[in-house]
Amino acid sequence: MNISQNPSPNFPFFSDENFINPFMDNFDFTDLIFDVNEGGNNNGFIQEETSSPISIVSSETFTGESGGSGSGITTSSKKEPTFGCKSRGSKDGETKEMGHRVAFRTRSKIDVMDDGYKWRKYGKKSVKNNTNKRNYYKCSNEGCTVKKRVERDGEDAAYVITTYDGVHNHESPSHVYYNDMVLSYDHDNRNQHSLLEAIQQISPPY
DNA sequence: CGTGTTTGACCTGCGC
DNA sequence: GCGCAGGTCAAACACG
Ligand SMILES: [Zn+2]
Repeated sequence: MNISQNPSPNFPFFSDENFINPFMDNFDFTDLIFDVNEGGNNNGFIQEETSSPISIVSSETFTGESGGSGSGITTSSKKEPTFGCKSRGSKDGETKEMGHRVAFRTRSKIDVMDDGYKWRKYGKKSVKNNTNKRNYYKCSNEGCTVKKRVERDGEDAAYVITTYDGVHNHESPSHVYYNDMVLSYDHDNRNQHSLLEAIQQISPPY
């Protein structure tokens, strides 16, 4: 089991300006896919693909520089997906809290990267139209039912689609790192305000 | 000993 | 109603 060997617990990072992430080794941001189960709730960056209820936000792709450090992400504005999904197993129309689905299309050599959360693999399936194996992960924290689906593309494209499902109702186990990183990042006298704001919006969306 | 991975079985929704 | 496809569970095992 060779999981992530890069100590970069910061994956879902959203910044306004070109935020240079000192981490991110072999990680190329390709596409940001947002799935919202609410009609007409998307921003202007959405385009339908394969007639799926998935919205795709194209992002800038920064090729990892030699050395392993130096990747920039230019993310578009994020939004708050609305609830309104149907739950399985429930009889009556009980609206369960589902609908937070975020898919990342990434180009990296590693299957799974450490995003700061502890994921416990609970299943593996192969999809129909490909030899790719789909891995199912779930957050190990109690009360956190966030699921993560990682579909790894074959050698054909070396693309990896990571789909996050749900919202964490707890801070990241490595959240302290974020803080440390932010403080460290303040060295550059950058607009840390933005960063902090982004983090605050990312971490405690509850 | 605890935690996470593995792997097949099982369940459910959907199409025919 | 059955089969397929996708999703989940859980027993056993592997590892620190
Ligand atoms: Zn969680």
